[in-house]
Amino acid sequence: MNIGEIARRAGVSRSTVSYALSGKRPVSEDTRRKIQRVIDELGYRPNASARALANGRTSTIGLVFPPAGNHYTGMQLDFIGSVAEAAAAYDYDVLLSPSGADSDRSFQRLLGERRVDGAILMEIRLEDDRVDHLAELDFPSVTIGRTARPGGVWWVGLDHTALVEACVHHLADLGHRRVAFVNRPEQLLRAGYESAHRGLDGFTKAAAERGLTVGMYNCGDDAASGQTCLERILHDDPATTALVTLNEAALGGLYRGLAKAGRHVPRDFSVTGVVAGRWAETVTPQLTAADVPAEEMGRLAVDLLVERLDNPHAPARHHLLAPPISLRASTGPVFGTS
Amino acid sequence: MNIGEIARRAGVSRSTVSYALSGKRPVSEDTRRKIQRVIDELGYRPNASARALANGRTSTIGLVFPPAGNHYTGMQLDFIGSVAEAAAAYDYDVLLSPSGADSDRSFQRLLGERRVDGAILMEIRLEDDRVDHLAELDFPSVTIGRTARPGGVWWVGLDHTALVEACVHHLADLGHRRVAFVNRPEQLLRAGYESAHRGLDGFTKAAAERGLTVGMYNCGDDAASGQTCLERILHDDPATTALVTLNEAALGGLYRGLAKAGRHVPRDFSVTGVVAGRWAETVTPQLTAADVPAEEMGRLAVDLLVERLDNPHAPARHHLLAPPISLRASTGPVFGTS
DNA sequence: ACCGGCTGTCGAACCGGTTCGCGTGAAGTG
DNA sequence: CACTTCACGCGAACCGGTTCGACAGCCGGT
Repeated sequence: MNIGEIARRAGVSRSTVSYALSGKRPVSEDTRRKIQRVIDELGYRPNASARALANGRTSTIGLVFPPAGNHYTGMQLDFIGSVAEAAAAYDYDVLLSPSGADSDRSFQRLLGERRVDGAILMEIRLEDDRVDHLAELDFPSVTIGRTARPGGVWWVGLDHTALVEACVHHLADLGHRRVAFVNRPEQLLRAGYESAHRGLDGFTKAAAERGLTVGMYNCGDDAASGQTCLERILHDDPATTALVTLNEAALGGLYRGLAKAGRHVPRDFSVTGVVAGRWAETVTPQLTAADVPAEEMGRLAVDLLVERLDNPHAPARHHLLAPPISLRASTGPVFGTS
Repeated sequence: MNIGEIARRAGVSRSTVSYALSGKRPVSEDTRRKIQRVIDELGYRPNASARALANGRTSTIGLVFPPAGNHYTGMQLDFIGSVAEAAAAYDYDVLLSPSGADSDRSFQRLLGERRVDGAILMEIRLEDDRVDHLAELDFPSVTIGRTARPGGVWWVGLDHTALVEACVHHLADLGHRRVAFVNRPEQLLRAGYESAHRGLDGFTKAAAERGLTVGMYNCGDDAASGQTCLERILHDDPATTALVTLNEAALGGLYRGLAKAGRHVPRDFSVTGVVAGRWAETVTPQLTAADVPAEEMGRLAVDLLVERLDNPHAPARHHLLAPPISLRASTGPVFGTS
């Protein structure tokens, strides 16, 4: 069931079959039909490896995400899903590559062995050797997130700084004066994860602007850590009346900690942050938050990558998203304020 | 940077380079070193497409999951993550294919174009044309979930029937007599999704055995639907004191509905079901549930597939998992019972 | 000195497509 | 009727690996 067999049965040469299929040269209506009939009968489909070898394109894009030995957050996984579907719409397949560094075996496979035409990188760090490496090679890629100096790189990112600032201003407007910040795990912050750093910057800046008293915390990506973290917050400053979080996975634990401490949300305590909309609606009361548009970001990343693949010399493009805060039910005025 | 270039620079033939790399024929220590040095200098890696074409293996496995136009549940996404990592450990890449039917373009690409050596299928239906098709072709594949007649198929599955039965018995033991069942959306039930059907069977059977009064509900995969569903349950039979759910995504909404109705969990109302452990620990009170071992299942599926690929004529194998119920905090005796 | 076997290497064929240059027969033109 | 033009199809080369058969050179044995 290869192209030679089709050619033989249709009584034409291999090249004619190829042209009939690709349309890159005219083929008479007559022979085209003859060929098509044989193909339909045998259910022939051209071998992807052979095609890739011949024309140098695999029609596959790589999706590089960090190996999670730990577990995945809902956001990461939403990206994967949306990238796969957006790519399918462009007739690209998606190859998963769990690699954190450019020296990973998995990463080397993608690039060195030319398994993919381009790549989408997730979980970007401010200084990211994978991104630098790809830029150096001029390898078509798009990052979800941006490094410290994203010039010349194609990316789609979230303006964590602005989003967290908006959260802080929202709380300050409601009268909150003592506010805690619940960040991702310290290990990720130290590794230089973009969202953790930019979010922290936004928090620091806005809190200073509004003259707030703050506490800053790193919190593990799970419910138990969230609960522990909340206990620490109230222990350090029992007068805290609100928190901002980037940590989706800890959210349930934070709520639990508040309930255990007898703080009613939003009457006694306000909670907000940057979280995927789906999760914000899961907790009770529903979370007032800047909703991470994970699906849109995945789609945009694919759009950009395809554009770059079609047009290798186009100048770098990017999308910086800053969705508005969705007012739900987890924030309110400080007790005693009107 | 191809094998010919390496050969030229090392002063040997292309076949010698190939043998030096694969070890399939002896090569003198001397020339091996010469070749290795050139390879290291140039950072050469053999082209995956060429290799796949020559030896007929792509070192890639396909992961087929339904296109989610709707959104993904936490479980599905956990599978994807764990499959990718387990595959990497075996030096396989994972190709994502969002397809629901064997006629999907995406599905045809995987098989017809020989992009993968084998496939793992998720979200199995009791009658599943994809599975039938693969079995007919004797294409190496493993399903996560099992069809109505899984003989001859390789699979790893969850014993939903037994798990839901265990949940019902747990509730009955606590004295509950009026129990509701919250299933996945009706659309999925009608499509024949395995978990929805087998779970329902288990519920029906166990409830009959214990002489319980039951209500059965289909519920959308999101928090809002969960809340609505709970309102319906209490409207239909206000004396209901417990529910069993398969619907992870609705869980937050069910809890919210209970809170709105003034039912305290677990004092006035018990909740249990089949849910990934991570989610069970997110809600407050933490859910007593049969924890879906999504990571383990993904890993086992890859193990089976690799075994099948290494050994094409081995008889079909499978793993049926039935994790015990984890007692947490969402169930308790009926009010008035001791 | 001759033969057999072993080791290490080479050349050629092959995997299944794509693409380029050329030939052929029919149609169009003066 | 000879001459260009064009549409159509063919063969060969190529993409970058793998693998098979052959063979050269060296060894030890008789």
